[in-house]
Amino acid sequence: MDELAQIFKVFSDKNRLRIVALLSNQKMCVCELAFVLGVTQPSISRHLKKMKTMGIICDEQDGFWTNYFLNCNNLRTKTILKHVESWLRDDSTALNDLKKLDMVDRTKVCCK
Amino acid sequence: MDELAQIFKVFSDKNRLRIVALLSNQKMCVCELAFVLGVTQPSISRHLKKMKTMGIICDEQDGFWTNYFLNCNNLRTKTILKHVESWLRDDSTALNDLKKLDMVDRTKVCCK
DNA sequence: ATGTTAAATAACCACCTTGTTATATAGAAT
DNA sequence: ATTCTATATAACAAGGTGGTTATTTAACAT
Repeated sequence: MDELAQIFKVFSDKNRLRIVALLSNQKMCVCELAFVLGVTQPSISRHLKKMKTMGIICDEQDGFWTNYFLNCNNLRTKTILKHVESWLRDDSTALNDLKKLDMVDRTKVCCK
Repeated sequence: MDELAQIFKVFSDKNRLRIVALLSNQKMCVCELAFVLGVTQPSISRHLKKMKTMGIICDEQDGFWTNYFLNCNNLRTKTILKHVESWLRDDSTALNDLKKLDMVDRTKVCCK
């Protein structure tokens, strides 16, 4: 039961939902997410860590960058994740983030 | 999106999940819930208020008591609620609470 | 090896949450 | 009307959350 509560807690933050909606479309690195959400890189890193701990996302190294993407195979979270993705499909904040995403160049957005 | 985050937040507390599991079986008053969960009456009242605000439960007056019960008709929360109920069906904490519930006499459990 | 850069971590702060106790409110009974 | 009791609310303390800035770590490039 504690675990179920924890799973819901991960989904109970708006910025983490925005991350889900973005990763639902494509793999992204930390600084791209920071740029689109308009928060600092450490803040994104901490969100991602929580989501990874709960098995919602995975990561892979890609040269300089670390790509994050949804983990669609987690037995415990898969069901909720699928619902979240569908609920956010026509959410205005999510759609706005996706628009911003189109104009992001990884090599320019990142910190320096 | 804020609303979705809020819905998840309501389900992200263990004691509120225990309340869902209990109300999934029968209507209950505040002091019965306080007795089974082992927390104070004001604490239960506040949990119930949050759940009612989010449309997860309803209440009805019943003489001295106020009965609380699940709201199964809320479009926004119905889906999650159904999943939660099924996930908690064989949860050990939930089963334990239900056993305790069997031995509760409303007229004896309540505060004074 | 050295420098560069993305990401992780640490330290801090403001705010929120959940528990508590104490008190107020409202319905039922006399 | 007064009393009794279930519930709601207020006020407070402890712990958690999410943001920030500063710093460290780790991977790539030269």
